[in-house]
Amino acid sequence: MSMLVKRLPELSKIPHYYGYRYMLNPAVHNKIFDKLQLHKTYLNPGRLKVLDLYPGPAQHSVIFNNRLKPAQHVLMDARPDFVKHIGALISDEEVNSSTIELYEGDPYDWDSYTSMIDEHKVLTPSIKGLEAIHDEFLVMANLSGMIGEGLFMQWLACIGNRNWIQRFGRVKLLVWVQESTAVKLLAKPGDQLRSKCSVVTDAFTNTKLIATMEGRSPRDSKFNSDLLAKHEPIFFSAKDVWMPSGKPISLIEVNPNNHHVDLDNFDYVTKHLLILKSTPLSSALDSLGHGGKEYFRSVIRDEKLLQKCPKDLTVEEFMYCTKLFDLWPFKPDIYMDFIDVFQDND
Amino acid sequence: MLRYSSSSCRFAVLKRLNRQIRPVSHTALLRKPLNLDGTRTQSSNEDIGFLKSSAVSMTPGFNPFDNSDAVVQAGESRSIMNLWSLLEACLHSGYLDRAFSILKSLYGLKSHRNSFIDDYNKYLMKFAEGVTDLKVLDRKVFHDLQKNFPATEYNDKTLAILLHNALKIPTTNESRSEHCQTYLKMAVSGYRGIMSNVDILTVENYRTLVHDLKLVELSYLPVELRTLVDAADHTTETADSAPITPVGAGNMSGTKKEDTGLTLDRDIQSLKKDASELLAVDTIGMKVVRHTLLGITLTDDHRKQISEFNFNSASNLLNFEEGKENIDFFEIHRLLKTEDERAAFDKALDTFNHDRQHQLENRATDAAKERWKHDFEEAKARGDLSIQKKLNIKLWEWFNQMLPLVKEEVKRCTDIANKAVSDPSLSSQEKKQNKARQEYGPYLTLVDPEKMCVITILELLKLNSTGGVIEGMRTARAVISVGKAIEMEFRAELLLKNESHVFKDINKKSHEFKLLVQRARNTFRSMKIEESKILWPQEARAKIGSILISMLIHVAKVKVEGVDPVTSQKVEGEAPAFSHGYQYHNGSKLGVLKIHRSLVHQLNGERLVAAVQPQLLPMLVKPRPWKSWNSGGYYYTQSTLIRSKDSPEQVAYLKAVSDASAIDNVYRGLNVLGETSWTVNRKMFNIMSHVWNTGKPFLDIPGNENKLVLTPQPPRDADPSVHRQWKLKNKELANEFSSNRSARCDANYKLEIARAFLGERFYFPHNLDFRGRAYPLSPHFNHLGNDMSRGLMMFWNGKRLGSTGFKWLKVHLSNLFGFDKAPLDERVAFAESHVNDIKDSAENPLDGNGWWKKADKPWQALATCIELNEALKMENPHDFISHVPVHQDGTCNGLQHYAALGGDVEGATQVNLMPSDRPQDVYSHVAKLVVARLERAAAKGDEMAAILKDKVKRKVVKQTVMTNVYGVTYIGATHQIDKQLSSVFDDHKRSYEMSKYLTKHVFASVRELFEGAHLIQDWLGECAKRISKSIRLDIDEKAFKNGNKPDFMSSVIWTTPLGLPIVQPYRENGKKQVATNLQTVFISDPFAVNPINARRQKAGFPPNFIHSLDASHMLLSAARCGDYKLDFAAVHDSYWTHASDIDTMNILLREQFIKLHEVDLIERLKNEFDERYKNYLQILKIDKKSEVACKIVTLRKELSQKLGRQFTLADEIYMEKKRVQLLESEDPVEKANGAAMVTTVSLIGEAGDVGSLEKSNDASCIMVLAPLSLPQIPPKGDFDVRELENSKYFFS
DNA sequence: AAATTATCTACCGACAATATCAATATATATGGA
DNA sequence: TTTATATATATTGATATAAGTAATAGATAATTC
Repeated sequence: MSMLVKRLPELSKIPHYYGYRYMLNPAVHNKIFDKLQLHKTYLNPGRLKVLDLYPGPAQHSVIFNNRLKPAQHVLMDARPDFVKHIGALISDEEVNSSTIELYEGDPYDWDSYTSMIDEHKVLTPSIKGLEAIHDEFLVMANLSGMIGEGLFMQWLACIGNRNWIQRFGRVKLLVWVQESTAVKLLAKPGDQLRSKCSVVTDAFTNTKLIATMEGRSPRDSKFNSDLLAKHEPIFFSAKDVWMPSGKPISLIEVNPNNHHVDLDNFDYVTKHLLILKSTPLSSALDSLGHGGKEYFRSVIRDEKLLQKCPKDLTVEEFMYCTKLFDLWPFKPDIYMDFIDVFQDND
Repeated sequence: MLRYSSSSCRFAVLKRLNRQIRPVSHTALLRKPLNLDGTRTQSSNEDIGFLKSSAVSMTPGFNPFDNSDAVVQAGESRSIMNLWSLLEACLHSGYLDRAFSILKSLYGLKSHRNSFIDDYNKYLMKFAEGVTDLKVLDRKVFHDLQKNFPATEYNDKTLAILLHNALKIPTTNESRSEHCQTYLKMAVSGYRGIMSNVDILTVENYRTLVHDLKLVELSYLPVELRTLVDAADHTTETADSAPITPVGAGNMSGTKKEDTGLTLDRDIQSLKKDASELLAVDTIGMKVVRHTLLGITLTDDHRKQISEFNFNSASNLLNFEEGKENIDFFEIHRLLKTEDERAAFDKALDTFNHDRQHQLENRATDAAKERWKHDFEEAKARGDLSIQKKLNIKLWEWFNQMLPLVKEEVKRCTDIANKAVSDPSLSSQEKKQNKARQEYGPYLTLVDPEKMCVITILELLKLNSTGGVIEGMRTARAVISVGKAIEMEFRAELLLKNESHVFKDINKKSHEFKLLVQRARNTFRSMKIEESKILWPQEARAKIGSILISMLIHVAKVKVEGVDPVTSQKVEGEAPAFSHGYQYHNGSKLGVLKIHRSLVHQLNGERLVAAVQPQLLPMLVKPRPWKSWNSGGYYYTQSTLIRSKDSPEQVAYLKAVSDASAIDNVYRGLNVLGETSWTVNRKMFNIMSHVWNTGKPFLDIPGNENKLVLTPQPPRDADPSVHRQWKLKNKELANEFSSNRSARCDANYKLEIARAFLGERFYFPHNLDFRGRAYPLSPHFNHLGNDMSRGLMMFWNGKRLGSTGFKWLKVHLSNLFGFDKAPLDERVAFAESHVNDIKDSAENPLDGNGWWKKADKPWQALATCIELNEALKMENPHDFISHVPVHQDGTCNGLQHYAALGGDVEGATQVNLMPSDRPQDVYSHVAKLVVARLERAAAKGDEMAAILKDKVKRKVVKQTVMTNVYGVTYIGATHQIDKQLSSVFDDHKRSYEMSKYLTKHVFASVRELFEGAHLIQDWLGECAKRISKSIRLDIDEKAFKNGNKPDFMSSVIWTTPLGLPIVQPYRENGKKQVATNLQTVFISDPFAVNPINARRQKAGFPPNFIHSLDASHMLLSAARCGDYKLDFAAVHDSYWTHASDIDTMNILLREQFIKLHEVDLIERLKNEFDERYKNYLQILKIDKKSEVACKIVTLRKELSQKLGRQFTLADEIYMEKKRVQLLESEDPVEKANGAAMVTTVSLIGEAGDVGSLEKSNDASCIMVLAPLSLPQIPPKGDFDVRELENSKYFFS
């Protein structure tokens, strides 16, 4: 493992790559691994398959591989410099793992997964039911780059839809994201940053903050203090992170749950209500469609609920609104809810 | 502009500009032998506007923002406008106290002091209305001017106001006379000065002063009024008609004779009013417009006039076909036999149309309301109040429900404005609301609530499905549109009021006198309307717009159907017709106002193309001639000469040169364009309307698609890429649907407007874009429109073809077919070879073999076929009276100007500046050059070249060559070429590779061909870049807020040959959020002065400069054609006139092009820049180790020590400013001090050749300030522009 | 002071993000002299 | 009555929003460490 550190100066030659940052302290990785208690989920490592997306320097891959001893561990990356680096890394005898392999493909591209899984059958996860977290498949990813947030949001939608790799079951995700993204995702009702994605996260997953970067002055984290108390994340230093410059990052653990959500209506209702996140429902509901205010006022008996603001609502309350919305005879066409971009041809 | 010395005068500037800088080279001497003889020199020295105008805009005293202190002005010009509009609003709403306090604020703005008296006068006028005692008024004025505003002096208008009130307020005759005498004695510039205020004094006032009190001689009155005042006196005394010469005889003297022929009495056949004729052909859409347009013909007064004419002159020709359409004036006119008859007819039509125009611009909203009411009452009478109500009935109901709300709100606003003290018992929310009311209240109380309701409803319907919203509109657009419409209405009423004022208290005695007044009104309309320069702030517009809209949302309901998801039963209910919400686009929120689907369907079904802006239709009378920067065009709808994109800077320049009457040539040209009379080509209209009614797609008319059907959603667990495809597909469908819808809508507008103008004579008022190109003011239907619009219209006047006209008509047809690259006789031959096709097309346009549809411009081709066919049917085709405009287009006009500027001989040849037997086709030529290059490269073994060399056709390079003039970038051109090549290569990647490669060669070829032109293009770009990165000495400190680099504020400004000052408006957009009732909207404040957008300044300047030249050429040609009484129209670089006049026009336009380019425009531009931007600074990077650099570093250190802090760039600039001020001082001591001063800039100046020190890449640089210097003008080629006099194909 | 990241990509006519909250600026009130 | 401080309110600024980067890639300006 020491050679990994040796490799660092070499890595610094790789040009900045759209904001990606990687934790490169083995000790921290080990601490993280301990905290995750993965063996409780993956009782039979011999059947475990791991998909490692945007592994970059792949230090964590090696560590996790050594400790988890999965049956198969596929690293997917397409960035030439990292591909080269990983190629060298896995052939290095010091790494000493026969289970790590590289699949050259862009994790951003949906086709990369279909071709890897369905076409080339490089990785073939088993299909599991929805009653528990998938116990033979783990996905790790580093989405700390600037496209990362967008991609994660799409993955979240995939959890809802149960497509992409979530079609194999409730597959656990370990994802490095920018701190700001983690803050958004983990915002609770009443938080300033409570937004659609945090509602969705609540609805579809059980997500935990595993590790996060220390602020310049200790404990000035953007995270809510209750949240920190609850999740007790590992704090690490910015010095352990490469690239040295960039935005702070956090590691989250995403455990998809067995949800039963009316997806499209839920999406529409949350999206629209959270635009007026500090406006009482009694007014905010009017923005759902023609006559929204009148309808919802007639069906919501709970005056206290009507006085609440969208940002204070729990997932259950959003679900309740969704249900009412669905029952609304004059509800608007939710599939026409987009702007037709102005573009002239020729 | 800095005001360094008070003594500098325009003269000096003028001299500087006029000096010959570029030495006349030997070649130039050879090229222009005529320069040596007097005649030529004279012609090139003749100023067509530039010299005078540029001198005005560069006089040191002139500042685009009307004051000397640039730091204050940016803030003040904005607050002045806000205060003005608020003052105006308060005055009209009668909030005098508040108005007075605004007045005080205005007085507080020093920069505004000079024109403050005008504001005071406005206030005084209103104040006086409520005064019943002259003494009170006197005291008030005295007190105000002495105590409240001591720095202000009254002017003649103040006196006119006092005079007017002295005559109005009841008092004894002695006292009245005494007062009047006092005021008259106080005159600032004589009695005439006072008397010229026709917006204050009324005809009756004048009459009293002249005839009763005998204080003023008739000759002191404005000339237009004398007859009328005299007549007023006669009629009051005798009540009998004395023979009266018409007022405004100046422009009507030629037709006086007919006047007497048309005596105004007797035998007035009162024609039956028949409303149904208007509806007969009506598809319910456009009723509002149609009613507005056609309804006015119904008044008996109008019919009377027509019938009088009919009765006296041509009774057998006038034929009202009952129950059909409006009177076909065109047909009547066409069939008239003599010129005299025509003139008489024209005159009658003119009088009639003046009235209609007046109605058109003023009564639009009323007309709409009447329509709704009518439909409602009709339905009620029938007992038909079914659930699916007709649209108009709904609208009428909404209107009626909305009205009380609006009235209530207006009342609240008035209460608050009057009370001023807020009740402490109110809740905080109410307090907030009242506060808001204080802000928008004054604006909301200006226009009749009824009108506001109608406007709101119409605007919202009009905006249906705009802005990319599927069933609705963007809120921001909606609130501003409503606000703007209210403002427009207010302004129209204001203009109307002003106009009527002078005639206000006349006792209308006789018919003759009424007519006289009528005539006087008409002359007055074009004479003396003082346009307001006040604009409401966007914020105010948005606010009142949102208030009104939210009230409409509140009341407007529609019946809706839905399905209960539980019971699956059909449910009926009522829902708001409009709903406010949001949609996301790329993560940004967008406020939308949705229209309920049932209403959208109804709108589609009824094909209501709600209210075309009735104020902005083509005009029935000649537009008001342009006289100043904001006076011209429509009569009651304010329009400005230039559509400045919210750029107060250009307006300021424009005002200055306009006031100095330096741009009269621009006005002349524009007025010629406006005077061209048009009519709808009825045959074409009938064909198109037939096609339209089938609802099927035809040529560029899209078919009628009912509703948007989206594809069904894929299964939940389908791959994300499938979901993505689905979304994409839906967006595409929606896009297609809405672009189809808007295209159909657009065509509908065109047809409906054309229908309304069938048989009418109409005109297009024009104004200019910021570069001086002319555009018709009326949207939708104008000659700049697509082929369809163009095919729909033709000249009102017909002219006999003659032999050349016949020839040109054939050429025109050939051109429309795209067969325009052959010599003229071949084009004639082309037309002649298709005689049978022409006949078939003309006679069976839809059922025949449709030859015309194959044309490039099928509709116009068809119109031409019809004319040609008619002509051919005649015994002598030359006798045919032709109406179709024939076009002469410049071949690549931009390149023509470039070639003339750059003097490229080869380039000039290729764009037909050189005489030639055949027209040259520059695109083919470039293609040839490219192929040659490729062949050479292929010979050297370049594979790509070998593959490409036989694939390069004219079409491949055309777009790129064309857009090259507009500064297309390498990457942009690659895309264009890729579009062409993508059909050749199946692999995208490969085709892109090839395109990249080919683009390089195309660029190189174009550059080779137009070398001089490109050097100029580069030079222009470089100048623009440096200017937009230059620093004014009096730069705002705030510009330094982000670091040591200031925000750059100077835009590129130049003066066109005609004297029009152009200011490139490209600045960073300074939009801000503004809170309204519904949501906040994100809008730009037009008075904010934002930093320059250097990139756009640079990229835009070369094309803009060229466009300003072609605009000048067009306006000059227009004016010339006007001199020759040609009907002239133009689409930038395509000039139109009658077939028979083409030869004349061709001579004139060549003459004007030569005249334009005889002066070395580039050199003159450089002089202008040098002058305008002298003392501006630029930031340079120079070698650290150079001598100057060392000196500067030392100086900086010194100064830094003295100051005890970092010596900043701002300090350096300030210091240099001081130095320049001292240097330009009158005082010799100061001057010497200035000369002795050493600044970082002066050090650079001493160093001389700065260019050699410039270093950009190296680390061993320091940043220094240097005087702005522009690059040297590139050398010019040998082409002599006068060659084109004989170039047949220059325009063809 | 170098390197990463964002923007724009042919001109004009032309047509537009918004809600919320923290932080600052300004106005008003209060208090003390 | 006048000036200084505290509080209230207005204005300004920052940030999040949604969720394929439209099919394409290079130059240049802006920003950041």
